[in-house]
Parts: sequence; C-alpha cells; structure tokens
Amino acid sequence: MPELPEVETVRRSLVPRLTGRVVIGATLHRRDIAVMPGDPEGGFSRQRSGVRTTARRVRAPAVLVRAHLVEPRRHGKQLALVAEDGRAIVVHLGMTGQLRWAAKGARIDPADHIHATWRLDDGSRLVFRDPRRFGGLWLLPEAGMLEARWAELGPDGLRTPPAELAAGLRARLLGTRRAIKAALLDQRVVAGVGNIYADEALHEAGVHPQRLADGLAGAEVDRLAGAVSGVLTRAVEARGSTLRDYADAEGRRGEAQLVHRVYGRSGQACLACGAALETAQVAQRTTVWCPACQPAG
DNA sequence: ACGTCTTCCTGGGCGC
DNA sequence: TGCGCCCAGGAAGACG
Repeated sequence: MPELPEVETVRRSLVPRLTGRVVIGATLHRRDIAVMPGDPEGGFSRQRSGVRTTARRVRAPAVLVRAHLVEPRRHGKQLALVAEDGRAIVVHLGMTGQLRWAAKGARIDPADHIHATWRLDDGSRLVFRDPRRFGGLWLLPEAGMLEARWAELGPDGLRTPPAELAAGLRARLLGTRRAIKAALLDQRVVAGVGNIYADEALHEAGVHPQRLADGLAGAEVDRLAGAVSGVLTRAVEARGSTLRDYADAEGRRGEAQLVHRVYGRSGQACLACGAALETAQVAQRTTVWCPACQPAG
C-alpha cells in the first residue's frame, strides 16, 4: 500500500537507473491503465464507462519516446518520470502498483500484471506492474502540465518544513467538520498520507481520529503537523513499509512496518501507556487508536 | 457546497 | 482439501 514513504523510496531507487537515460520505446499492454488529458476512455473513467478492453497490445502515445530523462520527481504519492523538455508521465501506484527496473536481458512476463513497459537506451527496461489496477499512468505531453496537476495537491508531507505544514493545516482544517482522519487522508489537505501513516501520526500527536477537524486547538494542529513530518521522515529512513507486496524498483523490501505503533495492532497494548488499542471504521478505513493517549472530544 | 458512501480490482487468509 | 467469503485501500464520482 504505497504511501509517501514507499513512493519516495521507489523514486530514490530509480534515480541512478533513469537519470540521463533515453527512452527508445514504450508499450502499453493495457490501454485502460493510462490516461491523457481530454481522453474520455482512459484512466479512472474506465470505472464508469463499462468498456472492457482486453489485454491487446497497443502502442503507447509517444509521450516519453526519444526523451532524455532527468531525475524522477514526486509530490505526495504521485511519482513522475520527467523528460528534460518538461514532458512527463505521472505514475500512481494505487494499492499494489510497482515500478520495477529490469537489467538488459532480464526476463519479463507480461502476463504477470505488467501493464506498461519502457525500453531504455542501455538495454534495460522499466515496467509498471499492478495486479489490482487501482493505480494508473497519466501522460502529460506538454511542459507545465505536471506543475498544474500537482498544484491541486496540498503541501508535500515530507519536503514541507513542519512549521509551514502546520500553517497549511490550520488554513485547510478551518471550517471543515469532517473527522480529522478523513481530512488527513484528503490529498488536497496534505499530500502523501494514507491509512497507515494517518493512524501513526494521530497517535503520535495524541489526537483521536474522530475529532472534528475544525475543533482541534492550535497546539494540537502543531503537534499533528510535527507528527506527520516525523512519521513520514522515519518511514523513508526505514525504506517504507512492506506489509505484503511493496518493493522498490530493485525489488528490495522496506522495514518501516517494524516500527508501526498502532497500525495493524488492534487489541494489543499501546506502546506508550499499555492500554488496549481500539479499532473502528473511520472515513471508510480501518482505524486503530489508543483510547488513553488519544481521548475523544 | 460539503461530507459520506460506493465502486473499481485481485490475492491472501480464514472458516466451515 | 477445497470452496467461498471477506478484507486490504486510493480516490473519482454519485449521492444525500
């Protein structure tokens, strides 16, 4: 379940493999995994179109073909393969998406949920694999489109200094009566937080997940911003959380799951106070918290 | 306009 | 052991 730390770890593992390379070809094995601006059949619109495209091989739009790649970029959970002229492909990993790098001559089985393949000038390949297909590719054929897309997201949870993150949170939580956890999961509020790190940050900040967002005191928002920042930073240092599938572009697993304090620990003792952790659905997500450290209301 | 719910998808785990 | 059910969750769009 790639959230910001997992996506950042993938990005870092791609830097030495992609930077300075030239894309010499690309194949979309599934048409419906990619979307271009103004394309009514692609991307998530497939969910409503009722159209079932089978796994026929279709030439990808030549968005990055012949492009010279610069360092891949990231905002929140979105990763971008970027050309030096500003064209880009945004990769969203969804739940089970992976970007994997394959050395020259390495075997790739397209039947193994491989939806896109890029061939590079050194003979290596980059593949997008996603069994559950919650992820997708956004093809951005003009410079500036990436920045426009990312302008719709909130501040990046890792890069933004905690004080600035706190200021942004205060502004974006004001006047919204959603549960604070629902707000944290909203990528327009802060980009990069998903279900795991939302629970971890709320626990670290001592804030109950069902508190109303606009009911938090200023000091609580400050603690929350610091907790988001700290939780994400430490998870990146541990190379992300591997619960089942997640791996970086080289196939390496992460170790942040070893330091989760609440996620996946329902009924177990709080590591801070020993109380039994509680669980409920909040914002349609399984949520775990400590009733003593995170008092309601 | 805002908040909540449904929907998309597959594979692993569990109970009977 | 085998089958069927349930669950994991990011985010768009429908719904109230």
